Amino acid sequence: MRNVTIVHVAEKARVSVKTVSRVVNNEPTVTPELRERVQAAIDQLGYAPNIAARRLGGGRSFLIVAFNDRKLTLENWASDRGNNWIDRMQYGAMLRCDVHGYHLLCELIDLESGQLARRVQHVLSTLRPDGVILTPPNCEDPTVLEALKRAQIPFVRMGSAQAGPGARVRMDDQAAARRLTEHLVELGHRRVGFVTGSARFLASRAREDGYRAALAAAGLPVDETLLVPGDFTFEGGVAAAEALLPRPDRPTAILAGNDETALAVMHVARRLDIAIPGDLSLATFDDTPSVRLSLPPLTTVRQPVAEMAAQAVDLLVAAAAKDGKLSRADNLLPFELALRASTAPPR
Amino acid sequence: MRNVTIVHVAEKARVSVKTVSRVVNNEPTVTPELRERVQAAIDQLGYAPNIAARRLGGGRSFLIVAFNDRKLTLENWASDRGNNWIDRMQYGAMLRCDVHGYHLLCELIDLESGQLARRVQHVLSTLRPDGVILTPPNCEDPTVLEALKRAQIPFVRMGSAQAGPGARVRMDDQAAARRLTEHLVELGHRRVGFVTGSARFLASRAREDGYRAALAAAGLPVDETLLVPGDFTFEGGVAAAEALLPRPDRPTAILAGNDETALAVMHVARRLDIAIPGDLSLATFDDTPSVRLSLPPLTTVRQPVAEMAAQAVDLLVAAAAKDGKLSRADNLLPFELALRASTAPPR
DNA sequence: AGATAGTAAGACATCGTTGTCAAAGATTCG
DNA sequence: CGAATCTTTGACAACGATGTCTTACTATCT
Repeated sequence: MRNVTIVHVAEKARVSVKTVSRVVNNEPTVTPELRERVQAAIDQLGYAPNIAARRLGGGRSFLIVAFNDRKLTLENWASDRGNNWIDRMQYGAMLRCDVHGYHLLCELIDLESGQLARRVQHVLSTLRPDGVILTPPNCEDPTVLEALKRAQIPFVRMGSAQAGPGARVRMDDQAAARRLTEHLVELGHRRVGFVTGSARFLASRAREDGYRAALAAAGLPVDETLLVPGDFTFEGGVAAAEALLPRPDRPTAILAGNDETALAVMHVARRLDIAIPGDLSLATFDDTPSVRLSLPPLTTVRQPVAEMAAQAVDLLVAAAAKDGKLSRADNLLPFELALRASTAPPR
Repeated sequence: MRNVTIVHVAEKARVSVKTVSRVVNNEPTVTPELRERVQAAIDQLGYAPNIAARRLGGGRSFLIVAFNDRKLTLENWASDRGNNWIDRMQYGAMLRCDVHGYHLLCELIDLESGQLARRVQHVLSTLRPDGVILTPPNCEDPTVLEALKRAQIPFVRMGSAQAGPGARVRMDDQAAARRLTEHLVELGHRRVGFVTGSARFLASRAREDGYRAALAAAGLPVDETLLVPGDFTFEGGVAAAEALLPRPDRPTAILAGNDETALAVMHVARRLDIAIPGDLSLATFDDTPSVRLSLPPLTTVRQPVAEMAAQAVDLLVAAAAKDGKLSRADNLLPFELALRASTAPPR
């Protein structure tokens, strides 16, 4: 009973293979009676259409490729930094692919490699996916975008603050930073520090804008010396915290560019015997497990990464089912503020 | 220049398509001169063989499927529990697939579903992968194993303490638990508690055996009341800690079944004002990011998950390249002890 | 009733590779 | 030197689905 093909089903149901194909693909022009007979044969034989043959036959590939940044992924998985943005993306995409009968392939690309265009093109032409999901910072790389466009494969850019080709799915980073800053201001903080994110990501810039906007709206001056560059790494966060915390006029609250940075701030604060939230309020972005289980748990903005990925898949599958054309829409998903014990009114 | 196929390459190099195929697959019977000409054509056209056609042509699929437990994955990714075992598996497998020109597909299966056998069979027959990687607890499920065997697809079971079909790649859980316990005993601890792992995983049992063996070897009695069942979750860890820590004769050290359990113990200890490592030493398994960045960082056994996955891929690719037969070997990889600030001599 | 239009089902070519087998050319051997 | 063997290359079928086109039948209209 190995290798059941469409021919076996056709024989068993006493119809042509084309009719079986029609039933499998839910095409309308099949009489209910035949449809039922075919379905019964499919169930009895345990038939599942072969994805390779489907693709070759001129149809869809039922494959979606997610291009992730190699360096980021390495940091994420190899050194266990706990940035699980990519994991959550994958989770959301995978669950949704399952629903549509699709399969998700994760491929790593290295933006700094000289082979970048070649690599992207190679992956696309071996796999010929029905759609591609790009995550930061790939989704803002001109070489990658160009390669995708030339291959004429629909793609969705996730979490990109930049307008451009393909569809977009993201949260409003600026609004999120603004809300977070407002929260601190509402608690009574007047001096709020900000450890900025990596310049490789446009979202970092958007977060900074939100921070500035919130302060401006509250009528508070922006003390430029309270803005310290971070790079999304633990070490960067330590350096930034060491610049901010020993100051006599240190801020009463700090907004960290991401969770890892925040944990670094916590470590430095602990070393300097600065209590959180007693002496210092701390808020951050991303809401990874480390900051939910930390002592104290941190106030964060929860980015709906899985939901974004799910929507990306929906868009791509819909495009593939239709005409392969994808609208260039910009889909904004709502974020969530998780208020936890790390933020409190200043002493 | 879209959709470059083997025919285009053949025309450009003025050879038959079969010869191009030979060059692409590194078959020996091609003269160096022709090989070079063909390679030049491939490079110039940017040709990449279509995976679907390859599979259909009777060859390999260049696909490896990893079956992960749906529930675990959901906990891992959705609720951000920080169990990144699966992530690290994926990371190791993906990097290695890349080297071999393979692609990794992650599929979720639900052991509790009545459709389990059907689901596995369905995935295998649509994708027809060259090999399958099973992670706990799937790798010990008879239904899954049976379905794999029937499909005659080579598979590797990762991290399984159980003998059985297919190849195995794992670390020695018992030895790891033993080493960790020995470390605590060497520090001078005489009363070592153990929050056991989930009974769904045979490895939990092996860890308990290692714990007992270490105590026995040190001539210490096993106080059964110091063995508390956990289930690998934070809540389970809290319950266990609440059973162990308020006791007047509480242990001076605790071995946690996994990192999440350990974090739970930390939270309870903090609440009860029990200092770590001053009043209580704490050691655990897995070495996820949360416990490296926690305060204090925890002593753990580092499981070589990525390396295990890489080896699994190597085994599967080698089998596919040869005759599709996979040896039933049991490959043990060395673990690593990460000694950190959470363990110290008792007061 | 006959012509027309519309619908359901099937025949057949096709996608891009690899496996099989045959042919051509090179080499070895008696 | 001719036959036998080995090596290199190519022709062609096959894989398992879908797209296109055709055919057979049914319903509709005049």
